[in-house]
Amino acid sequence: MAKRSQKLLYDKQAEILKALSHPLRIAILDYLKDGEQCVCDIAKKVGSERSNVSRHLALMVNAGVLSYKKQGLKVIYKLQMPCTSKFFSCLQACIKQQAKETSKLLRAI
Amino acid sequence: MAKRSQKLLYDKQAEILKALSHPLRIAILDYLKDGEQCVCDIAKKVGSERSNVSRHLALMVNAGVLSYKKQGLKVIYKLQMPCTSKFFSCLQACIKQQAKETSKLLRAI
DNA sequence: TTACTATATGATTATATACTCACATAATAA
DNA sequence: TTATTATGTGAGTATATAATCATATAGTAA
Repeated sequence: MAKRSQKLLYDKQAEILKALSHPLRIAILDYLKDGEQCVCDIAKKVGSERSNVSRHLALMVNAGVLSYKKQGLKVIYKLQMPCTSKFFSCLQACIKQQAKETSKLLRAI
Repeated sequence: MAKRSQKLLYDKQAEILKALSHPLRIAILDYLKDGEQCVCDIAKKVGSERSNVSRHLALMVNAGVLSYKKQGLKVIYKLQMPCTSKFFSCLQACIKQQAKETSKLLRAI
């Protein structure tokens, strides 16, 4: 691959990962994996101010991770990247393995 | 899962994702997937100051993504999370799909 | 010992991020 | 029309992040 497009790919990957790397946003994504929801319910679920949640949602829409539609007064957000859940399963498997290594280490002390 | 440990899991996931979400760090990980390397060579490869690279490496070690060993004057870094490469393949597949959707949209205009 | 090399770190600066509060906008109902 | 509700956004603040330069540390060789 050309150096230039390699750089662009790194930037794009970083952009998406950045959009995913916040506890609140991960909680939102975890909630949305079971179906689309309005800002109101999302805020209630994750336990944060609506205005704050609204900003996090906008950020993820910008990165292409979420999409939304208006429905009367409400705005409904849903997962846009189809592989999001596979992605998080992979991450969780990594964490599980990390934890195993750590406990193995602890037992060896 | 208990709410408390759920929160901890979100935090841990965010910590790891954050450690991965920078173009330079992604370039480093991409280089290291072919084998361990010293700071010197990593810096040359990714085209950044050694001191800067050193900080990015330390950050990833803290998150458990990398590990290192000393070898004479050099410090050798290598991938610690075995699933890192699978993880990035998944991400790249997502990006590819996003790009396809975009170009489909463009053709429709 | 001194000189050289690889790496790490303190200090500084610039920029980005997250959160809160107040207010603006837009859809709906009375 | 006015009132109510859901959402978004501007302003301000606090904190985090990234990069650079100078300096410190530690291993090696002469």
